[in-house]
Amino acid sequence: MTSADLRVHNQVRLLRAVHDAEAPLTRAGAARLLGIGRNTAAALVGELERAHLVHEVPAETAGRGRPTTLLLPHPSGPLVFALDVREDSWTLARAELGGAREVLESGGHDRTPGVFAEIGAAVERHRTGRLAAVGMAIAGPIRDGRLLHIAHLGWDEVDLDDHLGRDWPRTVVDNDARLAGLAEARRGVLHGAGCALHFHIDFDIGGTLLLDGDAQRGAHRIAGEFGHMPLTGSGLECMCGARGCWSLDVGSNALVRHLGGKPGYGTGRELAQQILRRAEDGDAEAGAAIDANAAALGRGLGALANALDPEAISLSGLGIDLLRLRRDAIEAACAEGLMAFRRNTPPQIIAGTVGEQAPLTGAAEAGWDTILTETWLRERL
Amino acid sequence: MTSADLRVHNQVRLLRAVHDAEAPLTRAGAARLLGIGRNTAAALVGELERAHLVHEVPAETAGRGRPTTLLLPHPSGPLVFALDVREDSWTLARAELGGAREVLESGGHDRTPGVFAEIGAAVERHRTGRLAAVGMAIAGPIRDGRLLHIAHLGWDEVDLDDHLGRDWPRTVVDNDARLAGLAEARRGVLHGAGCALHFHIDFDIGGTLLLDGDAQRGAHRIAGEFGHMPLTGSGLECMCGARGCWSLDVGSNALVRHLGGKPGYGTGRELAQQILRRAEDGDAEAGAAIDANAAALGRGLGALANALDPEAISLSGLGIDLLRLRRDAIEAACAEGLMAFRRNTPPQIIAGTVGEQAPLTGAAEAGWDTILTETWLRERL
DNA sequence: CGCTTATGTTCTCGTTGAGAACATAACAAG
DNA sequence: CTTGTTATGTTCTCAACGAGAACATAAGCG
Repeated sequence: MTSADLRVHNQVRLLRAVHDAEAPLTRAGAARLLGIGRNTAAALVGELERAHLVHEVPAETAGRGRPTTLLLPHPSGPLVFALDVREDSWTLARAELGGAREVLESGGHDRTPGVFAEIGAAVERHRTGRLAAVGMAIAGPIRDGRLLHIAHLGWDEVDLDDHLGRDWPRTVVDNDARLAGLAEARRGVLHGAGCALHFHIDFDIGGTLLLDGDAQRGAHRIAGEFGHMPLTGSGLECMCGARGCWSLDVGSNALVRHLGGKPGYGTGRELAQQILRRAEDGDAEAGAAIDANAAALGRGLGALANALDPEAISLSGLGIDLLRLRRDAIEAACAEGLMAFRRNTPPQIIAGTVGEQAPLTGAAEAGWDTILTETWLRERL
Repeated sequence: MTSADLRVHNQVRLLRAVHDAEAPLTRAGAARLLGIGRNTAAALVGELERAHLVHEVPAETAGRGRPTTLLLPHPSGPLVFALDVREDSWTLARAELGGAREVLESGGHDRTPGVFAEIGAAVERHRTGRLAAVGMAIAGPIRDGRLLHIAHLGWDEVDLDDHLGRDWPRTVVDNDARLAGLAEARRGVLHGAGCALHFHIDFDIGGTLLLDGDAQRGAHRIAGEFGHMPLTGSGLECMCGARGCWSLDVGSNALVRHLGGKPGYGTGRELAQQILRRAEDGDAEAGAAIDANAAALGRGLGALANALDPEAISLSGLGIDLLRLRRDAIEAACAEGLMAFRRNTPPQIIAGTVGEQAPLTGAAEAGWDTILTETWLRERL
């Protein structure tokens, strides 16, 4: 590490602070935050302004003292595109430094990988010189960020390199549940947590381990298939090829199955919503299905807490409904699955706050993560 | 980050390189390794030598070129004490920079926390001014590095602060299985792995997730109780208070139980060894017990691989025997538990190479980790 | 014995962030 | 309206850092 690296290092820290700040940072505030002098901050910011990365505007004066400036994303600075590709639809948004986001376009698709050509055309329509990176969330495991394995779409080992044209911008592709967790860690309820878990419950369960605000990816970037651990003692065979998976007992497929329906992917989601509504209206049969789901959910969470010791566990998707309707049952089942000595300090189980667009938010963050690095900044300056 | 920090930063990198090197590093080699100039290396090393952290001795000349020096631990430099505290015995060793280790003393104990006074006396006997930190491995979960919960010793919530005298040196306490994993990651078969798992199989299973060579501890430093996840569908109640734990089907207790014995802690270990020998001698009943253990082990590993996507999984303790006797069964069960699309690239399952003293080795590493930091070095210089 | 090779040593240089002194723009109090 | 207070911006000096070049040195090789 040389002394030239030092400058870049501090500039990345500064950019990261600007990006992560909840409210726009002032230059003086940033200096305090990073523990650097006002003079140094001026120099660093000046260089970043000249590189069109941040833009200084006079700040509203607040109390005494000489007015300072606000550090805002530069109007002609880099942009990140965020994509959320689901089973039958996709959404394209642009995200500025700092997280401000605007949806650009969205569409449906025919459940073939042909959708990527469509998406590529959309990206191309909105592409400008400002585009620096693309983050893409996809509902399924993606090995090495390239090979899609989405059983229920019949995508066996779809190679993204075959479908993303040669002139695609720099792109990082990741699993949607993982990115939803990343979103909670960066801009949601897991903010500041050193060790946390997030689970997105839809047809089945996907999730991620979050350490110091970063989503763990594993060796082949396919970590997070917590739903495919046999945590609930079910003997059923799972679509994934294994047996007894947790997802067989939690999620909309499990709800449908519990009511004697035939679980599928796509149709199951609306059915599950119906079951939820029936349960809220007091239907006993639907209520029992929800009960079973909640118990299985809690059971699995307890087991995972034993292994990974998170300080908090956040849920999204159907998990939020389950938490609203059956928090006590979930917590009780979780406590039962915890080792006895841990039961007096169980992990908090909390509803995610980022909302429906969590994968999109996470995709944007993942995109920015590829940019807010020393190597990127070094060539940009 | 200031420019003075830069010097310390590079010096820590240098020390770390010296500590981690398999064979003693030469000064020129270290410069190449860190990507710094020979002049800079000379300055850094000179300062470290003056601080009695490394010692330069002329290196054997190897081929052409001006002879260089070897970077060795300084004869009056800091030392780390490593402790391994088991159910009925303890071992104290001293470890030098670079990993060289010498056992100083060991003893039995009466299964009460009184052992810590004994150990403290031993530490005091060997303590010199060179002692910089102590790493301690304990066979059980330790919340916040302080509160011991070891059910089978009847230690419910033993507070180490009550048993480690006021004048104890700076100490880091950690779980033995986790430290065994750390040892494999630093000086064993997991060296260089970005994402790996290690499991120590004894009475039950403990383990750790290793990311970039560091053992993950969780929010309360009690992560790693993988053995207390219900991965095998057992309905039995576990001593830990939960139900269906993996450890009920894997480990020496499980072996004993499979043969109709009454599992206990302590006695079970020898019984398990007997069973192993009988199985090796062709005893069918013992063989079946081993079969069951192997199948349950593999089943759990597959599930965990789905969730955490390790590039390798190493085993120690009884795991090494199981791997020797039933590798195929373990791998087959693991594959069955893997999601189908992952079966063509399963995680490697490998025997640990650090051996019996892995917890001690890991304890030493953990001790050194508290020292090889910028803050420690800053005040040392 | 001279050539090659790898390393140690010395010196200069550009860059970095710290720190102090001063300038400036708001507010507050009389 | 003036003066003092406060927080920040700006400028300049300075010590320290690592890079790089030039040179010195100690080995092996032919």
